[in-house]
Amino acid sequence: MQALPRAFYDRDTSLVAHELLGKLLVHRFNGSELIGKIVEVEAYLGPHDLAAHTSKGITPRTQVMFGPPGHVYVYLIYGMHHCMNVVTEADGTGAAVLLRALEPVSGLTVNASGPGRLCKAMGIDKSHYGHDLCSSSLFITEDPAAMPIDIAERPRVGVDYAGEWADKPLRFYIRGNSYISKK
DNA sequence: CCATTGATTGAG
DNA sequence: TCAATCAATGGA
Repeated sequence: MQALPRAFYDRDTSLVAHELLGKLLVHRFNGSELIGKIVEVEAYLGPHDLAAHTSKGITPRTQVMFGPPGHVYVYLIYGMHHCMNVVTEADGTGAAVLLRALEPVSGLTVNASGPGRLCKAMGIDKSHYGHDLCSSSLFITEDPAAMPIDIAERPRVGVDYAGEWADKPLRFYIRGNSYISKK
């Protein structure tokens, strides 16, 4: 099983978001292996995107999002849920893709539909902040059983405060998949 | 609809 | 230092 190369992430964020659909997220720890297929994502384009955390500029929390591509941006939302993002584009851009839902493939015992539940199911928490996906413990790989998929585009979720950016179709999911977090 | 929950942020 | 805010979920 081969992790995707850093060059995969060093491209246009919307393109990376599209191509992440259908890929496998793998987390190995404590001798176990958890695998889920990515079925829903959202793209956050950078400081000019008012819905992105980087729109306020670089802070201790968002600095990894401004760093080199292929790293993980994990944060706690509403005091109780972790959310996992993948940093995209060149060092300094401040863009990322939020992973919103997984289809269980191996080792997953609970529902992973929704960004908070996804992290809970995969055992992701703030200790993974800044983790390099070009590693052997937590990474994304091509699905060996990949099938052609139909991608749907919708406005992002929970970003009403972002003005015109709230309406942009930057949420992508595999049409017809029953594990997406919202209909 | 509503409560929960705490890191992060920006103000003072 | 402190209060307001939030890329969510689960339950009434």
